[in-house]
Amino acid sequence: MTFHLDDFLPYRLSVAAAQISRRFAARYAEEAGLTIPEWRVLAHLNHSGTVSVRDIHNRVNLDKSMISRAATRLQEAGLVRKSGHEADRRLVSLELTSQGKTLMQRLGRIAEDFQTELLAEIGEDAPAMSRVLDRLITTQHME
Amino acid sequence: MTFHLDDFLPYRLSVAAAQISRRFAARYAEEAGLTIPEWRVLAHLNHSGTVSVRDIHNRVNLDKSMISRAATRLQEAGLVRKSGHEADRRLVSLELTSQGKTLMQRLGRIAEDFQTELLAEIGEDAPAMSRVLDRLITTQHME
DNA sequence: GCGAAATCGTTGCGATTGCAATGACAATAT
DNA sequence: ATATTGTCATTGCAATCGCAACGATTTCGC
Repeated sequence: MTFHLDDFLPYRLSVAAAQISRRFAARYAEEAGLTIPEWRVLAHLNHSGTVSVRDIHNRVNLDKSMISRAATRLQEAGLVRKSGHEADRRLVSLELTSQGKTLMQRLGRIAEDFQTELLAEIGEDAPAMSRVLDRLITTQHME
Repeated sequence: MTFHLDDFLPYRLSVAAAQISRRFAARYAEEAGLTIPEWRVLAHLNHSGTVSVRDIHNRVNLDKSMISRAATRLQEAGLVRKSGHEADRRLVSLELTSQGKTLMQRLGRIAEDFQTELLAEIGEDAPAMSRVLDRLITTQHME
């Protein structure tokens, strides 16, 4: 039997993820013109308070350079404050401004609404799906 | 309660997909130096015979330009043959050369092995996962 | 304490990407 | 038949991305 791309899990996962990301990006594009890296940085800052670029890099699966640039843009937009870390002067401390917090409250609601819709679409298999994602993501394949 | 990125389905899906794609790309990079678009074009040609750029575009979730460029590179590598369509001269007919078929036989095996490993990692939730992907992918959200 | 190695954020740069425009051809309407 | 509209693949271009320096700092080894 010949190989069939449509049955190939990595491919299907990739297509699904791209479609979902696109749908969600359309939602928050109406609210604020953010790129995906910007959205991720904002969202991470929202629940983790003050952190460094490296912290976000490790948690959020984004290249350092993207985070750095996203943070600069967000600062220019008045959503994020960048400042030097007290003890270690190599580090940059990132945190939301009050304006950034206000925006994230709205975006957080939008995100949760979207997820609710999504879970409804997915239906009863949602918990299994969630378990799979946990297993795939935490499986750090050291080489 | 504050929004948490780690619990957000689109984000987790995106991270999982990127990681899996990366793992798989490492596998076939050893076998042949292919980019992801090249791999997809090859894989699609493998099971669908002779088709046009547009056909692949519709089936494989890739921009026309990427397919066009991938096809050119694959032709230069001797894996794909490009020729004008008989009846409609706007179309370009793409098909694997015998060399391309030979390569895809090896790659198909690699892909299937990888998928088998992946399914083992996923475990009993695999069927549910598969159903979810079906539902997400086929849900073409017309706007 | 001092030099070497590691870490952090930024920047440069080549490669990749997605979108829009183009040119070639086909289908449709009049 | 001709003109208009639509479709197809390619190309150009701007934006994005990821990797690899790089300077600034800190940590480690001795």
